[in-house]
Amino acid sequence: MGTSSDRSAKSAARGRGRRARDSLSRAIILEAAEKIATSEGLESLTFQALGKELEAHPTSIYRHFRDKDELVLELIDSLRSRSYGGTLKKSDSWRDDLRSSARHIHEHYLRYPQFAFQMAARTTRRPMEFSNVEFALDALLRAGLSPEDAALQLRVFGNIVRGLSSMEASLLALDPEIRARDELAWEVEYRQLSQEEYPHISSMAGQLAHIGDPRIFDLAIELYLDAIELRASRTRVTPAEPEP
Amino acid sequence: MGTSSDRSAKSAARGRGRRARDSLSRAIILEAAEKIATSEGLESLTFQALGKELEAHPTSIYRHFRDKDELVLELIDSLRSRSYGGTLKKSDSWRDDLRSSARHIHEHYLRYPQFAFQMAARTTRRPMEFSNVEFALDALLRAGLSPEDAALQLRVFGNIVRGLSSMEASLLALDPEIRARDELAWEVEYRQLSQEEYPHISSMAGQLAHIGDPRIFDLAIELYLDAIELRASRTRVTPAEPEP
DNA sequence: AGTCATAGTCAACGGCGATGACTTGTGCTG
DNA sequence: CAGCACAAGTCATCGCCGTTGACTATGACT
Repeated sequence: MGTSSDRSAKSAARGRGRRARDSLSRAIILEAAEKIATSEGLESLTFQALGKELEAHPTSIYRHFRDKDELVLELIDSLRSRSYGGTLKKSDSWRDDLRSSARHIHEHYLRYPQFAFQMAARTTRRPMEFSNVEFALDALLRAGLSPEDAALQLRVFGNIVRGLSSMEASLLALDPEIRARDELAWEVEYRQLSQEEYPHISSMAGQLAHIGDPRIFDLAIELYLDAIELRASRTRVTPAEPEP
Repeated sequence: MGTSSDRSAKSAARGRGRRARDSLSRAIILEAAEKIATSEGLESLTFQALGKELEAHPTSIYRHFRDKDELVLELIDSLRSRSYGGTLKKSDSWRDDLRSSARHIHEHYLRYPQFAFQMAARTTRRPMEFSNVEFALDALLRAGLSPEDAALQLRVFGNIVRGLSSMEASLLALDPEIRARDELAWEVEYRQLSQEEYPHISSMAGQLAHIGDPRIFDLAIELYLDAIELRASRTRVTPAEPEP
């Protein structure tokens, strides 16, 4: 086998020899990482894939990131700050405001389904998060809730939005083959259940919405807004009356 | 190196030679898997760990499960069926039924936070799931929804319950140190924001509930039930009128 | 021109899920 | 009751992953 030509052969296969000395940086690596993660999926974001994308040796990345976890966290943060660029503008309808706030978050989660799970649970305490909280709080107060109620409903609202979004996103992030198998189960196996044991399922099998049905999120938000309106109107007459 | 003693040496290290012929089964493997997953975490559930726990060769498991995915799905379902027992009994109040169904699921997710993520997204198509669906569907119909509405609301309800539960669970599953830091942020950093930029936050900082506040889930469910009741009462007069 | 920290490279390690060839035991059949 | 077939357990091995430590070229600064 070639001895002196080894290097040039490998270089040719990769385009050029070793990369220029300061041609890598966190920013450049993150850019390549985003490209891979959004097109091939987060599970395809490996050091090998990064190396190929960058035309660099896979382990070069360790000169810029301690480990893969650090890389992924930083990637998430960079995606978020880019996605939340434009800020929310207050309208004269608290319903519209809460709804658009919810859709904003939902949209972001669905844009990067691979990361939804991490995004939902972590507090980032950055300006973007602060202003989102302030915005929603203001809308809840305008809805007619007392400050105490609003403080609690802020969490309810946020958890519903993030929970629904991350769940929907995690469906999108599933391996397509697995997802196809699961979806088929709903459509086929559910129709074959016995009428005696599962009368409702078997009579309505054809109408059951798919778990990832896009109507679900919007509908859930409308229901929530309805409920808030109802609570607020009740509170104006008598104090809150939580269920047992 | 030993030639004829190789086997006995390895046997000694593992206790005994090869396992008796029918000493493995799906049930036995699942039992070991649950033990590992609940004590060491889901990421520690590997074939090697299973092999050590069972005192069997790691690949023996492939005789009983096609691949790891099948094993995990079955594990999730076995946990679920144990957790849900036979406890769902229909009452004369659809609200009570939906609420107890929601709390069942919520409780289950919090009991096994490691699995919450997988549980929320995956369909396991096993008997326990079927009966849950049938139960909820029945309650929604009794609430007064039309079959079409009920078919859709089944998903809304399920997604809200699972989304909220898995988000709460994923908080529990977070690295304790990270969680402590995030919680501290709400209690400290949020109080120090400027009054001009974030008037509501700074005036209500003391009352803001914690993201993991246990009241949130119950409150969200009550709001949902209120909203369903409202929809049902409207529908009885005029057909459904979804928001734009 | 010489030096030296450092960015990029490389081979190797251990752990992972998975495969296919093998061995061993059990029970069935002639 | 011999021996055969087949299923259950085992093993070597594959390819991929993240990570490490030794190396080597680079290029900025004396």
